[in-house]
Amino acid sequence: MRSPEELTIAFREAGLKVTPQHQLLFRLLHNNCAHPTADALYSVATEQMPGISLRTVYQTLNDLTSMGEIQSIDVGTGSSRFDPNVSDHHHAVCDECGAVHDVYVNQAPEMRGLNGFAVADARIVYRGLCATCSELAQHR
Amino acid sequence: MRSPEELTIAFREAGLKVTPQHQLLFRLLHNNCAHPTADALYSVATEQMPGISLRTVYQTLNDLTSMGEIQSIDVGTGSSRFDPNVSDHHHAVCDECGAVHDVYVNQAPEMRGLNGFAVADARIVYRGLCATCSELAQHR
DNA sequence: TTTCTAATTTTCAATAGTTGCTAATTAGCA
DNA sequence: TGCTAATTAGCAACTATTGAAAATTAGAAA
Repeated sequence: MRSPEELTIAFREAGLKVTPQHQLLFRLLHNNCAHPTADALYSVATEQMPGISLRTVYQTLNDLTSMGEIQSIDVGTGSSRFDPNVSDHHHAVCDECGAVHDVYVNQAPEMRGLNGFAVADARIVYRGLCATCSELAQHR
Repeated sequence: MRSPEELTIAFREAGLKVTPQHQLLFRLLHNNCAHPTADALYSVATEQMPGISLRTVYQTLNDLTSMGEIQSIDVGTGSSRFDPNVSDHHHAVCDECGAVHDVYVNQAPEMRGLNGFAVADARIVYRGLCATCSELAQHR
């Protein structure tokens, strides 16, 4: 996604208002590679702005998603996660600690067994153990 | 998954009872490539066995999943879908009609950009338009 | 066949995640 | 400075799923 400053301009251009809540979320998402859930963002946001509502967090995330500034991803952990990295990439989820990482592939594999399906997008979710958790597993 | 007859034996061997509800669900799932949700199965089951509860459907699906007879898949459509095909395969979801199809790849691509992650599994979800829906889209 | 008991079913409450609604507030243009 | 449409907060509602508990039942044993 673009910087908080650029988003401020983009929001106004789109006829949206730039509220303190919006700006806080712009900052919390910028360069955030933790793939936070709405609730995780709400927790952090509340520290800096007590009283901000979870509803507003969802609303803003939805707005940013439909503007294409962030993407909503579902890696099967129950709730949606939000990713400011909108480049063409995939995800690796640690089964132990739940961390989600951005990963890349040279090219998504061609699918077989279905004729006439017009593929628009392919998303890959890798599961396994992250470096830290597989280290820990070794020492047991 | 195995046939209803084989599952009947497998259930008894596992110390589980084979109820009419179980048997109905065995039949409804066998050779079912529609990737139904629990609720979809519940609807069909209700026609043949009025009074069966949604809770029982969930319970039985969970039992079958932990026995490895079916797998639970999440293609981002809100609810879990159940797939009696437990071979190594992937899925293609039509953005128009929502249909989910089984697809295969020669091999999952190697992921880049993350060192030390021990991959146990890779799942690919293709999105786009199925043959039928892309046909319809042509004629407009 | 009858008895017994643990597994199962049903019902209903509860939970998590997310969205809908509405009154009150506010950004930002005129 | 005023105005108005956008936004916020708060809460109800909704969907998907699970927990709990009482009633029922499969199926082994007598």
